[in-house]
Amino acid sequence: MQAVSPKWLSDLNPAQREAVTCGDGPLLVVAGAGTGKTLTLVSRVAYLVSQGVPPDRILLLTFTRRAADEMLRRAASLVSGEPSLAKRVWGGTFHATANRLLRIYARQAGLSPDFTILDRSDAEDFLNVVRNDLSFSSRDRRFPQKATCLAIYSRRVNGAGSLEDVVKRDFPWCLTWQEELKQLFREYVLRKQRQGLLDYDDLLLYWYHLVQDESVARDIGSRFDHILVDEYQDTNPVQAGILRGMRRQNNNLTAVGDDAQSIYSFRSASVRNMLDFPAEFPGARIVTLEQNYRSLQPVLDTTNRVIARARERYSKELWSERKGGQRPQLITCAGESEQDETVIRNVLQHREQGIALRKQAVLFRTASHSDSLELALSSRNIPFHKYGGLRFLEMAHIKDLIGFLRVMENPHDQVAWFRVLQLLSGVGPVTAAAAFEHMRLSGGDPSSLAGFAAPAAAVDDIRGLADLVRDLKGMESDGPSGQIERIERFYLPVMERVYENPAPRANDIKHLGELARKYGSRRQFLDELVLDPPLSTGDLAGPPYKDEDWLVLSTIHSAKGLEWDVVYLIHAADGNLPSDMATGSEQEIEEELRLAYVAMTRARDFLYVLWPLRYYHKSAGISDNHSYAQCSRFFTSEVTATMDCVVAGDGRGGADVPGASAPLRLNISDRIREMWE
DNA sequence: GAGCTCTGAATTTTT
DNA sequence: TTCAGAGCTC
Repeated sequence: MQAVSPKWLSDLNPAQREAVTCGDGPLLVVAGAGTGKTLTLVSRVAYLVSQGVPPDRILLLTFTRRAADEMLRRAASLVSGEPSLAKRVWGGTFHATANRLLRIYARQAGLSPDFTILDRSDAEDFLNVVRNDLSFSSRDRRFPQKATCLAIYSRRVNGAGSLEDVVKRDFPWCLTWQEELKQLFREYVLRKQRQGLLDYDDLLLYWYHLVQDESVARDIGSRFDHILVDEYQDTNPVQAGILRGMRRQNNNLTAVGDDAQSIYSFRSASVRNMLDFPAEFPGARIVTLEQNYRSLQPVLDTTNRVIARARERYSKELWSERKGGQRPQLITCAGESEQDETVIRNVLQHREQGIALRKQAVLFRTASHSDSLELALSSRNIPFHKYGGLRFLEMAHIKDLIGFLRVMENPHDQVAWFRVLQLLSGVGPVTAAAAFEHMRLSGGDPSSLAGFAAPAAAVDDIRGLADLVRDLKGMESDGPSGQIERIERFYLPVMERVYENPAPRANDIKHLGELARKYGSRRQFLDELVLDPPLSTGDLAGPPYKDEDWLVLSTIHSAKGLEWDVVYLIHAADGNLPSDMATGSEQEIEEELRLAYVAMTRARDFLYVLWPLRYYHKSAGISDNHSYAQCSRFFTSEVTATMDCVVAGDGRGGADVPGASAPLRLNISDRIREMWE
């Protein structure tokens, strides 16, 4: 117990302090952008610890692992005498925490503790295999693609209504396929269970069902005196259900979020979770934070007007004591290259004024929007890191290499086996299936591959793979990086045969090996890769030098929760923001509006919104195929009245700016299957 | 049965 | 430009 109020507590504003020192029971903190949400959460962790709550009895659920690490580091610095706090608090994403708990409670959940986790593209591939087996693909080419199938499945299981509701509302063009989809999902679920595979949604579902059981829920829930959840506006109904289940013996739950920044509805996140919090958790206290510490008032004047158009929300008007500064600029550019040039010119100018590149960020709706800027930056030797978009893990050769590790970890993993087997010359789907079946009949032992009677064309490669498996078997206790080296010896020649430009790919594999060195066990490495993949391409280039500087490029989604002195929002043209993929319904457009809001509220001092008037269609093969864009509909005359509207360059582009315990075993697998009966 | 070539279609955000 | 699938050849 702290007798005197520590400085970090008295430095908070009254609303923040109220939230931080709130007693037991449910608490909802409605925190506008830049109102010290993170500081409040960090301080609350520190406060609880200072009140005698053991750190390992606190669960901090965040949106990314990095956010959790950062918060715990800050909390530890507040509480003297608790240097190990950061390591002892349970911190991480819902998915990572689910993984940790399910490994402990695997038996009760009816799972093998050796389950493997499928990332999105694994899940898609798996679904595709099932789809082909049920011959839903060749019969009619209009059957939804694997990615669409997975999206429908995911919406359904994350609590967005019945299959019919989901398809009707979000995928109306798939209505004729409802029966087939149901059959597909039933089979998908069944096979995952047989093979010990969990997709992202399963991690949440198993946790959810685990805590529906009174006694297990009490057991798991009683591990934690307090649960704190960040970014609550981006949780979905299943996650809300998990929290309800986790709070049976006490209701100490702190949720922090901003309904105006809800941008994950495609993951079934629902602002309703936040709006319904008081009903879900009776007796909840609500604290609203409205004083913004991040941005200068002119930036807030603009962003307040942007979000004013949103319909359903907790009302709040952000204000700042940071007066002065320049109004945000809305810059019309003739084309994409002028947009690039304008960004670069401003970036360099601000750097001359003393704002490091790392304190500046370029934000955009979709990952590909920065392609041309990346080229321009490279040609000027301006270093940058890009966040979001195609991940390291999605590259074919990386998936291949991970496939080898996965089959060793879980020999029942059919997707991984098929991937690995079909790399071999002379092995296609049929031989791969035969080899897999052979191993399955031999009790699922990968070593039995040596006894498989391969067709003549495949004999050599199969033997090579069998040798590899034998060697890897002997290296089980070695940690993943040694195993990767052994796999490389087998894989590099294969890769050269299968893919073009093998040199950069070999380089990527080197990086993977380096990354693996940090992990003691193969399972840990595989889990981390799926649950917390390396974010930026820069993360892989080895540890950066302290004084190294780079410009940040990021999708708006990946920029959530971060801030920079200078923010450039590019491609703010209708069709890009809002994305014309998301203008089907009022709700979708409103989410795009919140995206624009999130992007703009990242700015501390300077905000530039740019849009190219001439817009090139990258999809078409012809080089000068372009059309004229319009400024994003979100920049209405009320909004632009608070901005300086300028035309880049010489004005040619001038355009109109429009206004582990009980041996109980639950039948969770059955319940998850029953969804599709 | 494997693996090549040709054709047509689609194309966001992420744990 | 990339990806999936159909159809053809070895």
